[in-house]
Amino acid sequence: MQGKIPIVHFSLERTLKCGQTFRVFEKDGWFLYPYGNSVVALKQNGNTLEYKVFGVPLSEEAVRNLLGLNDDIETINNELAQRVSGFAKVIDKTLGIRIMRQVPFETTVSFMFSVQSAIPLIRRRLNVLSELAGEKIDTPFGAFYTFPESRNLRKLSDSEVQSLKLGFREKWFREFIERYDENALTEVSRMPFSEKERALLKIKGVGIKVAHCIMLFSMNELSAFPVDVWIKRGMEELFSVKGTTKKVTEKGREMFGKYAGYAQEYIYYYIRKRRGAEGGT
DNA sequence: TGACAGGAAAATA
DNA sequence: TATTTTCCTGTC
Repeated sequence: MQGKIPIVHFSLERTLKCGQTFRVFEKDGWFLYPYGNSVVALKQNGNTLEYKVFGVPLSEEAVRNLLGLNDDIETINNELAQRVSGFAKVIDKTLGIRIMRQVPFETTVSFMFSVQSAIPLIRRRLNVLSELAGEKIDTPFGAFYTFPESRNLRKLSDSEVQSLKLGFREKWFREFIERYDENALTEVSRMPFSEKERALLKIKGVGIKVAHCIMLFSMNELSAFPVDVWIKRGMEELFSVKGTTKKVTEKGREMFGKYAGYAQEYIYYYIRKRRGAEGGT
């Protein structure tokens, strides 16, 4: 299962490395991304995106949707540049980033694990988890593991859970897999914005930042605006906006409107690149 | 080795 | 309701 997709205004590398996803691997010039019960191999050559799917087949449309290729990026960028003066220069330096449409259950666990943690540590925890309870998929690029299903997460032994080194997050994770499954998160993803936010905030270990990450990266809410330390730095440096996470979240959504999530990714990438953090290219 | 990085929840004012 | 404190693992 493979194909080529013509693309414009798209950077595969920036999209996969801007912090919205953790489990992406690089091999032989390809990016490998476990997605549901598939592994997607992706490679960009200029205006062509080449893909191969292993495990459960995916349509070209599914691959496009996953990578945000159905978003009308010119309209989005014009809207953002028009609403906020001075933002065009940020867009210029971050061109090609798309918001992915990931799996809600996996995204929730991923960002719960991300609390007070740096990206390499988050990635390690998720990879250990997938190797412990995910399905192995063999590809010509090597073997990769799918993100585990909730019923398999519940079978993990205490020592296996402890091997994730979750620290104070461990009790959140245990409670989460006890009380929630894929269907529960799919239900949430069908709610309108405010109800989604409220439902997500009920999950222990999910605060306002994580809730907005889940909505933006896996629940099709392009107006969500996750605020972490990098966004706080960026919003202060670029727009002199400062305050609590809640205040900056509200201000960002108000400033940028229905595509605030795209603005957030641009700011995140822009600031991290400037500070030389991991993930900037 | 001690300072620092990184959000949510509980405690406190 | 707003602010402070506590919680863990890992890097430098």
